[in-house]
Amino acid sequence: MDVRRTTVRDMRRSNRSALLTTIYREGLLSRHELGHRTSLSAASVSNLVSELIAEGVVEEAGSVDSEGGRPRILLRVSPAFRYVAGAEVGETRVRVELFDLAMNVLARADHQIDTTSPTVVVKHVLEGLAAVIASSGVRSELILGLGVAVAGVVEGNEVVDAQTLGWDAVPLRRMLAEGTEVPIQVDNGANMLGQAEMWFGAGRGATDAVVALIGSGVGAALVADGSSYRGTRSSAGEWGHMTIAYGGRRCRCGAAGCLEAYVGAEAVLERYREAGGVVPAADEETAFVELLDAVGTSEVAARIVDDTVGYLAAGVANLVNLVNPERIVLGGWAGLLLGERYLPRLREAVGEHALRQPYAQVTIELCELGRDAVALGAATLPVLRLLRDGGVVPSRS
Amino acid sequence: MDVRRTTVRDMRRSNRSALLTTIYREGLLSRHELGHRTSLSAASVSNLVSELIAEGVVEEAGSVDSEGGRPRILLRVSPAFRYVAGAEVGETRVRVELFDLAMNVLARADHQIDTTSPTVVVKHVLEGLAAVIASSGVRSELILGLGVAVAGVVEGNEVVDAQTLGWDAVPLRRMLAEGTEVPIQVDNGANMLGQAEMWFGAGRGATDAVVALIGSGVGAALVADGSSYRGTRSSAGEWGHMTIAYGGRRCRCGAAGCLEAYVGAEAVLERYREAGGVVPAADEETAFVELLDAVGTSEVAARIVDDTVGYLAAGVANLVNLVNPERIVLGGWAGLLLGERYLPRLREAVGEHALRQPYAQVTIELCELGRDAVALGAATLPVLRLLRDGGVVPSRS
DNA sequence: AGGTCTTAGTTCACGACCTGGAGGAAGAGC
DNA sequence: GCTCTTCCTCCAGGTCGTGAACTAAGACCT
Repeated sequence: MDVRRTTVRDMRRSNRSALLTTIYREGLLSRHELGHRTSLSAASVSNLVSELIAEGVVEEAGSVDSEGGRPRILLRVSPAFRYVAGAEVGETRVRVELFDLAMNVLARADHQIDTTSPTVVVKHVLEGLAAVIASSGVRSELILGLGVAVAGVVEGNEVVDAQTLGWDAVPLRRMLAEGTEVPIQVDNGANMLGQAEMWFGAGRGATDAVVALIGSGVGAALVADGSSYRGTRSSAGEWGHMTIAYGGRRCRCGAAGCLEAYVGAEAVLERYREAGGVVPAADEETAFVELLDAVGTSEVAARIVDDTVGYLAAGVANLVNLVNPERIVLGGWAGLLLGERYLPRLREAVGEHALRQPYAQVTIELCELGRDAVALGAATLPVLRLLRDGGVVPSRS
Repeated sequence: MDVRRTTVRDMRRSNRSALLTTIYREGLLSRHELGHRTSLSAASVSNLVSELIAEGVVEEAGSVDSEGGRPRILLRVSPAFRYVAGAEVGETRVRVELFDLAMNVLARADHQIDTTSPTVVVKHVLEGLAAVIASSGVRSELILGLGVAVAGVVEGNEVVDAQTLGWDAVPLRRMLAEGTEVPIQVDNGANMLGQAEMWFGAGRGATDAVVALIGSGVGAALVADGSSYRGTRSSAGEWGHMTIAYGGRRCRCGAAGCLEAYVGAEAVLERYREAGGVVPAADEETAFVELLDAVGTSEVAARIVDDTVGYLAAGVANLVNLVNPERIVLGGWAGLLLGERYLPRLREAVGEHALRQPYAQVTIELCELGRDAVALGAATLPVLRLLRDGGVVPSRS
């Protein structure tokens, strides 16, 4: 329940934000159309836009003839007004990317790591940031912020608990902030990939959606009413450890019957092995592809994959029933491999588990951006803040 | 993403709303404290409050000595400013209640029904409304609205699909509106009971919560960021048909392994019967109590109840993992019966299924209001609208 | 009784804001 | 060159919240 005052200045900020967000999301628009979209008066649009142009946030970008009248001047967010950086912290790699506001990649720095100790990760993120700044030639004062995506639970933009990295209450934001002037925002990796899909991928235009990610493990990003839902202490979206087979297979989280214990790539391969299938000694991804390729020839492989689609369908149906989204976007490397081959069957199977009504209202799609979009998603964090603040950049002094 | 303009008048409405909501929820407050709570300036509070008092929405209610200064005048929402009605449409009963704004019951009308045909239900709701108006002596122009709770999926405050009532796309709001001048709002029964618990029961003060209801069937009301979450087409919260035992018991929804097929009272009794237990031929509720009472003496009963708590724990844990609420409120008649006896064990079992982090952040409580609170919850709909509109009552002409 | 202190609430000038309407700018068509 | 259409800007007018000064009302002390 919103119990906060509104002052006459909040009003302007809110209108600047509405204007800027509309320009950012819809691309080239004239002042006239903006008035329509935001239901602001033409006078206010003009007033606000000239302010935004004077500050350099927005720029004019050509004009379009209108049938027999003064041509409309198109507006867009100035791509080079500021820049944003995104980092992806994985188990084996730290990647940092620099974008302009149109989300064009200006520079990229990858670094393989063999230890995930927080201080080492921090060092590589900071080095990566310095590297992309150097190679792009962007002045660091022009960088709005660095969004960092970590595979773990992030509480209050700050403390990270990550089992896979072996992190427990790591104050990542603070540690990074000590090494740079660039403002840091930290968030969960699955959420960031979800964010990228929502803005630039298969989630575009949806306001209630779930991005379901299946890799070695299983996670999900929830989007409610157009913005990411995180729960009380931002650990919402733990889809992977939902019980779907009571008393079933033991999961690495300690519980039994978790979704992840059936459809996570690691678990699928284990089930295949237990059923007598031969899992090649290659890395997980190659092995998973071989399993899928073996479906035509091996009965065991066929059964395992079939079951996997079934379990996955139950897990997806649980999302459909509980959160009634308009769209479910399936991704993660294993999710994509499965989806490419079995999406129609999955859709059908979801229908068998979900209730008629919510099922009829949902569409199930595949991710469009691939897994390299994590840093892109992380970089949307500072952009989101800019849009929310109506293009006002906090001074950094 | 909020892309709407703000005008100088929205500002006033928004501040009136903040003020009114604070007074309503926190009870007796002075102007001074209100300024603090809403972070509005003393001048604005004074200004807005005198307006609200002049309109009759708010009234002064005595004063309190402050140590050595002018005594503070306490304010409250005027209980008799307007009135609200709530209706509960069940399978066997239609109940209508009339409340003042302090939610004191002024009148009640119950009517047993033996058919659930929409026209009959509409007739009884309208008759009930007329009856409570007549017996309370409240002028009908002073009734802000009638909230109607139905056991079914309500889309856009209008069309109801309800399996248990045999309704398919019934335009309930419109049908009711044709018979009365009182504005009608329709919503799902589980949501309304949840709403009542959130405002006046075990959910008070929580902003992210789930009210889990177990009766003959199973449902849940989701509350995110302080307001009820409904999904794209308002059928969110279908917790009962979440798959928790893949390939398990057939559910009446047609799918297999639904939570409801294990912990719904009907299903529990069925499982008891199948296990060789003797279910008395009494009504479901009596039978359920007898089953619980038999736990001490019958091994079969003990096993069934034990399993039920286990399945329920898995279902609750799924909520904990997925939505990361700060509170889970367990209710429904069967939920309460189970909870009264096994709440500690349930809490423990949830811990075995849920992830450590979200589990540590949630508290699991029992409903405080009992099942008669459905009409009360429904009556909060018009109150909510009043608070949202800052005490401005739409003219009805 | 009277003065002083403390806290609560009110009044008013001010600056910030959006809006409607008038007016200017820029092109098309004749 | 005139008119028409469309886009954009400027200005007067009205609304709003705020801070500072002010009034109200009681307690406490002498």
